[in-house]
Amino acid sequence: MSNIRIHLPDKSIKEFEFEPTVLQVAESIGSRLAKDTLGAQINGQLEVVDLRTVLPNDTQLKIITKGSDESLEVVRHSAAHVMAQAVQDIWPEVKVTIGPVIENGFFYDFDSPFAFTPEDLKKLEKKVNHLLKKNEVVTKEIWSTEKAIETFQKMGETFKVEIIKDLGEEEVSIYKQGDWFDLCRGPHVQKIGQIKAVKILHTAGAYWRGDENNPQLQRIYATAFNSKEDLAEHLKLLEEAKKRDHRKLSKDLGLVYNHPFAPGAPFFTERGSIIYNELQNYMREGYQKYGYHEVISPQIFDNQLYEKSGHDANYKENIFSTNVSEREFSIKPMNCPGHCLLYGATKKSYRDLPWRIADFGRLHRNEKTGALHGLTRVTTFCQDDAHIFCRVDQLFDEIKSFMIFLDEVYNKLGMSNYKIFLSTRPEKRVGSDEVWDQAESVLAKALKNLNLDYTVNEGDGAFYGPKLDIMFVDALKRPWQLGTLQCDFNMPNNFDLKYVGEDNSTHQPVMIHRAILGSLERFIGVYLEHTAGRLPTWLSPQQVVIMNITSSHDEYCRNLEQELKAAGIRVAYDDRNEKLGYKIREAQLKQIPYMITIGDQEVENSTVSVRLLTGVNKNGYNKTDFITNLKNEVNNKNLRTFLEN
RNA sequence: GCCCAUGUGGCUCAGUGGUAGAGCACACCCUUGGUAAGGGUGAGGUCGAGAGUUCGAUUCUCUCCAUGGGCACCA
Repeated sequence: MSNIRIHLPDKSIKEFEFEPTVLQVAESIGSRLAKDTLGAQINGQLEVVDLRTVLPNDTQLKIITKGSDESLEVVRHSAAHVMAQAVQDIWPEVKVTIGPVIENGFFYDFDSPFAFTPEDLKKLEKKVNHLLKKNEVVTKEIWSTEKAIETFQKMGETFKVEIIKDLGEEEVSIYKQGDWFDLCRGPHVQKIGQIKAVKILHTAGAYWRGDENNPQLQRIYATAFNSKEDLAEHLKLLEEAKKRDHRKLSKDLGLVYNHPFAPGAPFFTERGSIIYNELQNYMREGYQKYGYHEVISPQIFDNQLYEKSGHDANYKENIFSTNVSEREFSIKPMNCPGHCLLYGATKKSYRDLPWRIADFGRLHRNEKTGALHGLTRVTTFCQDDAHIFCRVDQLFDEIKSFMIFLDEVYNKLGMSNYKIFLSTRPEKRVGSDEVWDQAESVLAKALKNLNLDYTVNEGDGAFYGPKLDIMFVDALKRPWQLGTLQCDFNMPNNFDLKYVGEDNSTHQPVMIHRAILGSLERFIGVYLEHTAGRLPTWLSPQQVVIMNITSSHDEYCRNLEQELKAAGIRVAYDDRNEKLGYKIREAQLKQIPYMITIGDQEVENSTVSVRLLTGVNKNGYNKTDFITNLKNEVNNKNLRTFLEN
């Protein structure tokens, strides 16, 4: 065999008489590197391959060593095996299925005759740690498919057998650690001891192959890291996320109330409603600016509407409906069909387009009970919904205008970190290929024109048209889908919508469904998590609290309260006979952005002393200036208080 | 809808086969105190709902409801 050349990242080349494995290349460089090698990336690809992979001539090789972020995938993959081994060591009757690496960890699905209890998990974690200490060497073997099927069949591992059969390969790879082995593609560590920290997290039910018609398995979630410190940091992050849970925050801040009589349908309290209405008003300002007209449409329709729109055929189980005098009525799950009726109410000319109508109508969707979640998945909600009816050649400007509108809103709210996804035609679809071509390319063109990066999700579009999904990435780097823009060729057709063109003949408009915040409910939930409840002043239910030091400052405080109220500020005067520290603690917990203390000094000099939520104090601030600056801050909807930067 | 867990005063949680307790919040009293909890007294719960086992159930069993972790769903 001629010389095999392996290219390394520093442009150097290693030559071999044979096709080497990743590990052999590492050994040729140094024993220390070989010891630390956990995998590799080859030919510039992001996928991490096994260190036992045999490399053909002219491979570009980047070795992944312990401690790197890339190595986590290998470590977690192996940790999943260790966990499976531990489970079968403790409970031999449990059968294994699959155990992939996921973001921040891994899981393994087991076919178990019993459900794992929290005590079981503790036992399991102990066993896993014991196996890590044992530090078995991991070896890879190639088996023929027949041998693999026979072996796993004998062991009663029927799910493995099914996987192997479905693979349809002649050979499969098996990874062994001690006497335990599993069918696996890899990659895996050299020795189990290279997994430094494992934490078993929780259990869940999960369907075999994600299909609810299949048997349900027991899933165990866990995670692994390169060091105990990294693990501790991750667990801390989980704690932080828990503290920011909008269900906890919205309860603690008194924004939302839930009652079992209304599952999935939150009450917004007098405090919560302020946030809700402020957001709505803000969107209305945008509608004014971007040429939308707000409409109000019916809540309940004769079900014939949804037969016409197609929702009756495709969405019926989610629609609340009722029979009155033998007539079937449905509570609207979305605004679009109603808007189509409104479009058809008058004859439209091309001069009327684009016709943009916005609707804050309340929607109801009968979600499956297990899907409900806080404010982010509810049965009744309100979208910042609008529909744009336009000509195909107007799509470009409309999409552009939407993205500019959205960017403005997100920046205003301190949410500038977002990603855009363009979903293209799925297999099952309506509309001609020409129209799809045009719509998809115009979406891409508009994004490019605005210099916006986006990711294409091939085949992920709705059956009625391509769409943009906006993923907001919050302060804890978690993605949330909020905004969306969807082109729709279907509904205008179902409702036979027309306009008269310049050529005096009739044409069909395209319909755009779009939302920026998504639903107010979901948005508020996400925004609470993003801000940890510390809202900008203009969105705060209470903007100012005035605290007197003794009752002798009462008059000054009452006057100040009136002046702030007159300036349109949401203020309350805490005149209770309590110590200042006590009042501050309460205001701090309620996240009131401005805490004003009034004592002798302030009364004497006509000033206010301000404490911010950061704990920063500005004493002796001119009272009139304070009111003016605060008013400006609120009117401009500033993100930060005027006293910080 | 499915698997598992949970459900005790407004909130956070303890506890028991013989009908319940703490802290915070609330009410009243004392305290007039400068930046995250001053002190005292008191009121408040048929222990998620229904059925069963039992002499007796908040505690055990079953069903239902709700919530939580996931799965599936999110035309």
